[in-house]
Amino acid sequence: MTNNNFTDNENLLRMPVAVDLVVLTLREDTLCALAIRRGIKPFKGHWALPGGFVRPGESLEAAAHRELAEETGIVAGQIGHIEQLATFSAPRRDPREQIISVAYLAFVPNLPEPTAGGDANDARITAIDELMDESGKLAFDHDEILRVAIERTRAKLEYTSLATAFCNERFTINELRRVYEIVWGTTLDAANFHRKVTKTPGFVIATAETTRGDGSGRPAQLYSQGPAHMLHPALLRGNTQG
Amino acid sequence: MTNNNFTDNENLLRMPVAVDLVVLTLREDTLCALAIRRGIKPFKGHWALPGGFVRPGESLEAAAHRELAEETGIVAGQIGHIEQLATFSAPRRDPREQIISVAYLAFVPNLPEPTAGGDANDARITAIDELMDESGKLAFDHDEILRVAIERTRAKLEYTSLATAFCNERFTINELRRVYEIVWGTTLDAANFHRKVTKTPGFVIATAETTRGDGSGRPAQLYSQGPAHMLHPALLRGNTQG
DNA sequence: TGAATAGTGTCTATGAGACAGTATGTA
DNA sequence: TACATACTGTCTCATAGACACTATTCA
Repeated sequence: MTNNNFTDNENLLRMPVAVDLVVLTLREDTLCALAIRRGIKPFKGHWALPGGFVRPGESLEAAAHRELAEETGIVAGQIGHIEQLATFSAPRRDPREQIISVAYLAFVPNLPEPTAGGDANDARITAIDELMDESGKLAFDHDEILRVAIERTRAKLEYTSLATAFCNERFTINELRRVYEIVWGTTLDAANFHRKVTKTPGFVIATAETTRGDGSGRPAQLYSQGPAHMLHPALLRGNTQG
Repeated sequence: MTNNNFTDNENLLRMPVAVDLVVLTLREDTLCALAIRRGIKPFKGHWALPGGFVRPGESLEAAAHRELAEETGIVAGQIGHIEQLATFSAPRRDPREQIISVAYLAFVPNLPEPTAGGDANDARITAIDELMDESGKLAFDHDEILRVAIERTRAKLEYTSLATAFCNERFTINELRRVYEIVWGTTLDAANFHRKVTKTPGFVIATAETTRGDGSGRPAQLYSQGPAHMLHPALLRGNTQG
């Protein structure tokens, strides 16, 4: 199937196709991203987003999952949500040749310390504030990819139910509120948030369970993710403030 | 710069990189997309989205603009807005070999009848209802690309000021309202819409001009696009109904 | 009992939607 | 004047935000 109709066109540019992953999780009240230390050139020894090249016959989604498993040990079942973010292919973004990179954005609850593998010497969960505090900290144009990812994440929490992708299967309303507060960097009124979330159709479903009274305070109702993907009405930033 | 670090890796897949364009415009109260009739194999003679292959050293954006000009005669100055939509690269989306296609979404006001060129035998502005009424009408996976484009367009009108990208430089509030009505397929209350748009900071700017009294009715104030990109508050679908 | 966290009630301000009414042009 | 389209006023209802209050646990 390769090299049949195109062989007469010597001008046709073929590029290696990479997938890069922004894997976000919450850890100790901080929004964190998964970063690997590159074990191969170029940018060997630098921090970068996990990722790698697409193989023949492989879909982009499959490549994203494979690279994530290879470089960090995270498998599909641990991923709360994954979506295509954007595609980057500036002619000089890679010093070797023009490479097209399709970035994916994933949310993972309770990410365990990753185990490096593949082309990665090390894999760490790092606060995004630290990764973004100066440009050039990440290899290639991964600073830019991370920036776009955070922007998308903040926007999507407003009008989708994706905040639940950062939570375990069972979660309390206050845990869900912490997701919003951490991602947006705001504080929200707990009372109004509670009412809004439980009244938005399909957002969360109350289960029969509550948390164990763990030392002090009233046990909290446990909820699971509802069927809604889009929220009506949306949970807008700048509202529900405390 | 080509074939230096990679020549030792025989397994590295290189793909031709295409850009495909969904160019939307309003014509006779209908949302329309630009389609070309393919002049080359595969799918020769079929309708498709305009697009083509990225050339060496060319950015995706540059390739999008070049293909649009080559195949339809539309130049950058006529484009109201353009953004990256999504990337498609299913292994069998092209019968020749695996090709990665980065789709772009553009809004154009008052699109003139396009002039076919390049690899296109014909270029037409066609109602999206007609293009989407049966699957398989468009070549490759262009049905799917168009579907994603329309979905994105409808969503973006809600929370961005992009509706103005379908209008001329000077427009009336009622012309802007027609954009929403046509794209969403709804009717909106003219009075409430007027108030909402003019009160949303940065959406539109009143000019000193009005329309000429063209036969009947009070002349309308002319507005130009404001500096805002995101709307606060948003113009939600299902509201402002008449 | 008090401390702590979960959850409800309720007041106020704002904005959406319905629709009546006013303004300004042409014939 | 009649008519058509542009625009404003105003009423009602829903929701956001503030914050006081009640509920349920543990020590």
